[in-house]
Amino acid sequence: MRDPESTLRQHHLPVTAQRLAVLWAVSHHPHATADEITVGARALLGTISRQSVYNVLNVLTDKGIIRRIQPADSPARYEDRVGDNHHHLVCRACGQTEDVCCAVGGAPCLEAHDDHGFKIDEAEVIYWGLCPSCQRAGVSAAPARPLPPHHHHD
Amino acid sequence: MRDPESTLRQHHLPVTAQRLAVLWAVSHHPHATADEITVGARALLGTISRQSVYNVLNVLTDKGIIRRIQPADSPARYEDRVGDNHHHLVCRACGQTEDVCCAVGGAPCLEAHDDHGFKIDEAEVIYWGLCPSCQRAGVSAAPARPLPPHHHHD
DNA sequence: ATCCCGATTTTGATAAAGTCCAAATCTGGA
DNA sequence: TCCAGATTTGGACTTTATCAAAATCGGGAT
Repeated sequence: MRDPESTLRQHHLPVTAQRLAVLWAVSHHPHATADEITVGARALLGTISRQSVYNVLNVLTDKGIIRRIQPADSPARYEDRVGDNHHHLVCRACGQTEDVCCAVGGAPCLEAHDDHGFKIDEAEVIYWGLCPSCQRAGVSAAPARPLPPHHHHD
Repeated sequence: MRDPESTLRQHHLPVTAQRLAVLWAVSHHPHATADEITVGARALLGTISRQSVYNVLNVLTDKGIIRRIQPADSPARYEDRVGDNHHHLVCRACGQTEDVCCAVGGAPCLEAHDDHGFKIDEAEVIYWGLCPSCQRAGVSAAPARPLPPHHHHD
């Protein structure tokens, strides 16, 4: 995200301090949750309501300025990197999320063998596993409900 | 699911009316939500608590007797079909879900190009699109939040 | 066939994530 | 500078699911 302000103008969105702060937080904390983004935005603004963070994230997502990912057993996460169709690698224990490049070939990347008449617009891929840190910590199996994170990635 | 009762015994689970009813409902309503399964189970039992449905679904999922899928913007759904690694096709508008066979080759089916040191145990694929019925109904874009279903598949 | 312990079910409270609504405030064009 | 419409805010509310404690049930031992 080179210039958040002109990005907003390009999309005909009024420029507000809240939008700039959320956009900054998303850029600097890839795969952060709404709560984490709120913390990041408050570090810049001093104050922003929880509802505004959701409002901004929804507008930016609708405009395609950011991308929302919603892995199972996790609140939604947001990222800056849009326009390609990369996928994600998610730790079952702590939720750490990494980008991985497209699984197979070019942009459409995957095709269903039988589309059942659906008009498919996206193939979403999530690789599930254990991150190096959770492997070392001896977490052996996927918990039914996620463990409290034992490390953070800010 | 040939014989729900012996399936339970094979997994050393006491046989209860609630478990049989939930298992039956899952078998007969593939990709149903907990609420839909509750309705199905009550059709057999007359009464079952919401908590028991969750209890049973959790036990069955933990034992690998059923599989839980958790698409974005949808409550969890459950299915009978386990042991293969098929994927899913989900309608953005109404949530209708279909099985699709594995995207690429055999069982592992997909490999991340860079595993970032993760120990990967599953590649989950969801194809997103519009089902034939929603296409006909003129739903044009993916709603931020799902529309109320305009058809059901029981 | 009956008893009993531990597992299961039930009821009700609670949690997490996010949305809805109306009032107050701000943005940006005129 | 002013104003209409968009944005932000605070609070209530919804949905999905879990937690906890009390009541009940299943099934092996007697």
